[in-house]
Amino acid sequence: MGENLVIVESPAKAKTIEKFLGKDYIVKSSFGHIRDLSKKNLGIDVEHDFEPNYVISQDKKKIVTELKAAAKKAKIVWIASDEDREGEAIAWHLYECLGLKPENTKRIVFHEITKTAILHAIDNPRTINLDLVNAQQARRVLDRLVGFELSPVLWKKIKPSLSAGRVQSAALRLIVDREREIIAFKPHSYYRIDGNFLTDNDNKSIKGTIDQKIKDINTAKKLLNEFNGAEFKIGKTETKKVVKKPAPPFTTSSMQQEAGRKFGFSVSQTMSIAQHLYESGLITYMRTDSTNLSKLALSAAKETITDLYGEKYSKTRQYKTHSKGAQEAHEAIRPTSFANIDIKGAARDKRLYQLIWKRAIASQMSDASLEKTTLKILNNKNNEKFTAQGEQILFDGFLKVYIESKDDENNEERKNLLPLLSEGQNMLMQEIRAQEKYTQHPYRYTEASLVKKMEELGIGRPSTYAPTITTLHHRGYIVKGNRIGQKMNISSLLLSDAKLSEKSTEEIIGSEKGKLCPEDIGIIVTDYLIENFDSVVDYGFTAEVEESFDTIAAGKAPWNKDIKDFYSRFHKKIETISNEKGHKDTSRTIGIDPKTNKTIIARMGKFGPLVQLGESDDKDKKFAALPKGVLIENVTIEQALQFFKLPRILGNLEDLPIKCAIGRFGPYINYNKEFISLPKNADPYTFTLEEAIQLIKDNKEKKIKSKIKDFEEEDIHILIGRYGPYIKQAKKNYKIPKGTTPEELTLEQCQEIIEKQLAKKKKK
DNA sequence: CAGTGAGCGAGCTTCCGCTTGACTT
Repeated sequence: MGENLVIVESPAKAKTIEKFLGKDYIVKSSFGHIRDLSKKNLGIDVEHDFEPNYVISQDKKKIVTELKAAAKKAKIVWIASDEDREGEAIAWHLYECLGLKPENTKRIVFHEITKTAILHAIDNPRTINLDLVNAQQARRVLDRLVGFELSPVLWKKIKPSLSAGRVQSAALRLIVDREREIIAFKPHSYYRIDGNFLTDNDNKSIKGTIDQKIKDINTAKKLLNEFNGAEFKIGKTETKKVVKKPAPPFTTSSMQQEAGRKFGFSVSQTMSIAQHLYESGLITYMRTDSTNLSKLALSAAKETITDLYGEKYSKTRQYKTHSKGAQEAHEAIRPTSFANIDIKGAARDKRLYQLIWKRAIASQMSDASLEKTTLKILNNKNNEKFTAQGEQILFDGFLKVYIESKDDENNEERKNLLPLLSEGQNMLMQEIRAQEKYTQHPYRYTEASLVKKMEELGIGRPSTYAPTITTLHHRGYIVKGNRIGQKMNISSLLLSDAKLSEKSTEEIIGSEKGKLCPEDIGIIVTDYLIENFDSVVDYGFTAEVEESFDTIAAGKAPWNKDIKDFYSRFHKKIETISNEKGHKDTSRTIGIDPKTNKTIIARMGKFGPLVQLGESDDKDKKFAALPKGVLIENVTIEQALQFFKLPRILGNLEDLPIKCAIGRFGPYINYNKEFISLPKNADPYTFTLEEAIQLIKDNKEKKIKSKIKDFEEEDIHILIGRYGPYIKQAKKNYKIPKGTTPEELTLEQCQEIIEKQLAKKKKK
């Protein structure tokens, strides 16, 4: 027993494989990489051919000891890490760390977790591919050099704790570039003309739109006046057959996109749900760039589809992976058993599982065929044509199961079936509308659409998409938030009952929710990197170095040659720039205050972005923090002058002043040493004394209501908050343990609870 | 847990890709 030790990367995989292999095999997992470059200094000896200094990662020491012991007992050790660059490196590190010997070590690979695939792998072992390992070392060393030399420059020149790297800086740049496009975008208005028509004999109704955008209201008026009293009839009708193909089964990236679009999951939410499904044995591995399905999966899908929908709905397909730098070590994401149409568990688990099921099943279903009809409505007064489009499904095919969502939010109209109409048939006009529209700025990225873009550019890997976005958040480079659009005047014309009427309304145009917006510090860092390290933050940098890694992997170049070339130039620049004195200047002059004639600038301050009235040597200079959503880049002088109006003294209550301002948590009033947030949607610039007095009164009542008990002498209070009762001491809150009645707590018990929770915190 | 915007300085921060839990809310 246990003559063979098989090592894989993932414990869930180990469990499955052990079942296939029987009692002569013990299967263990390495939990990914076991060694990494030392964090002391660079972990690389740049003077001596970039010799890496590897150390066993702290959290892997226990596993390495266990694996060592198991390897000692085994006759043959089978290293079955993934078949890609990283997997090969894991194999090599295992070989080195566990002190394995060539005669009893075998390297095996398989792309799908099926018994046949694994047995086939065991029959065809090979040795570790050192060229591939070297390509990984080059990748690792390059990333370390870039990250650990660039970041300290940022600490020195901009702010401590910032970071830069090959992947995160390119991803950040995408977001910043997009924001710039949006800032530069000037919306212009146009008019769209729609009409409702009826057949003159049997009341079939049809809606049509004039193809071209009408450039101004006068042209629109002229047209509508011409339509008044015009005769309408059906023009040419065109029909064509369209074939729709299903999308390939999920990769990490496409799954993140669809779960985001369909359910609003964040990419890390999606990944943690998928991890759970994977560990429960319900789906295949969730970090993959492959759209490939195993033969077993293909025939299982066919069977399920035939069972559920009939044979004509089945069409077996194998998809090619198109994304840059794909390594295809795994299958696409699919259910392990297509017969599991539904699963038990939490609602979000179910939703993601069903999405994966549908997508994988649909990918093996027949094309849908549709008939698209385009119809024109002509008139006798001018050459403008109204177009109506309809769609009819002839055979639904995969559409029975799955329809892919789009990022484009302007998917206003569902195309319906058009009534049967013949050319030349007369139509009655019911009404015609001209509506003012505005051109839209480009969309900000969502987490998922950013991942899509990164994948297209080959930046990052399935295992790092979600963590990279988290890093950008943690550094304060970006926020996921809502942006309110611009208030715009919308005019519209209506022609109905032979009368033309005009209306004007105000609408907010271009609002976005849950999108990735850069923060000032993100813009500053990006600008600084572009200014000084253009080649590293270039979108093509990764593609360029990947080429070099491919050459190494093919055994055509030593792994450190290109690194040496790169580093000599890169490090020189790092040195010169570090020796230059001073910080990066973040200030932007936005104008002159008409009242004082002083300059107003926007810049980065110690506590964040601000506007400043008066030069730095001005003793009476004033500051105001920029509110959320306003950037140094686009703050206007009008906004700045407004910001300087705070704090305002609203007046006095019982001889004490009431102050109104905006703080870290939004607008507030300050009265008698107490801070009270303004109600939602209240405007701190117009908030009145009366409203403030009412707010103070309400707050007092709320406080009395929320109070359960006080131990004044120790400053301990038992209160009711949003999440139920809690204990408060010296501005800190403590949970009350379950099963305790808050009203009955004694001072001693409270102190005990506080001490316990403090001790727990300290431990951490 | 909210108002700030001085200056000095010790000691720390940081990368990307593989993997999971162990955390908190």
